[in-house]
Amino acid sequence: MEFKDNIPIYLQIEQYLYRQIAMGKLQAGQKIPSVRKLAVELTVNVNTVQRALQQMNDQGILYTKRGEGNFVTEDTALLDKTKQSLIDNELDEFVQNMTRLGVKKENLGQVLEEYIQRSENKNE
Amino acid sequence: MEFKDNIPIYLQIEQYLYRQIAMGKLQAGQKIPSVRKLAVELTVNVNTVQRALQQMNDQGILYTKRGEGNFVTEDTALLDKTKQSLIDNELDEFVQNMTRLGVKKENLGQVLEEYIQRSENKNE
DNA sequence: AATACTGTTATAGCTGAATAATACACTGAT
DNA sequence: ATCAGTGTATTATTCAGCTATAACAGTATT
Repeated sequence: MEFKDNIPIYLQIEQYLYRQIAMGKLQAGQKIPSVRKLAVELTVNVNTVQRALQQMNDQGILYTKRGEGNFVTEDTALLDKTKQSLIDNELDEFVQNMTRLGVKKENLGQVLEEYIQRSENKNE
Repeated sequence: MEFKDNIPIYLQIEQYLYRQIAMGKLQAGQKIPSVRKLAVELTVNVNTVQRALQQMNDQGILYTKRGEGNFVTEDTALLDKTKQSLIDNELDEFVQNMTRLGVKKENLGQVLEEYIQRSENKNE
């Protein structure tokens, strides 16, 4: 996997796993790949994977069965809440960043629409 | 100034200056604060400021008169292009991130609208 | 010439992120 | 009991980012 420079890899791994969960590719109770498999898949050190998983463990999104593996929580309420937070945070940051670039809230919708129009034209 | 952890400070300084330019608070040809003043303002080391400015220099957004200071380029075409890029990059990332969270392009507009509605209600 | 601004460069030291390598500990199947 | 697959922990090493401090170099004003 390719990682951005300038952002710690373990955070990007977290983000990657969160997205898998948000997309439903990893579901409640499901086992995730072992730390060693992930390390190989992501071409990253085991310790780095471990660090990401520990955090998600602390956050309650994953739980660990020693000797067996890591599993997505079965707390579906927490999962739903987490998914919503991911999206809200994205929206938050977007609005804030655009505001800081001088784009006003009331124009955001139109700017976004125009952008999507443009990007669709490129693909045609 | 407060900086996010996990993103190099010199990049955040760049971002800060780019925003000042995008907002028109720093205009073509205008002198920007000296490295030492910036260092104090931003509570950061001179070398860190220097690093940010060097990059912007390389990118042509600033030019340096040794002994006098740093100035915003007078190439207004470049400035306009830069402003547009900042916004486009923001849009790019937003669409990409939301897609990775399972929100489809065709729903983005509505999701954004709803979010803005929600945030406006909070302020009332 | 002196002073007070500018930008520039260099050194040494600290911290966090990441790696490699190794070992330990637990679980489940053979 | 053994083995293969899990998570966990330790150590040593490298590197990037940042700081503090100091020195050097150019410009403008006095």
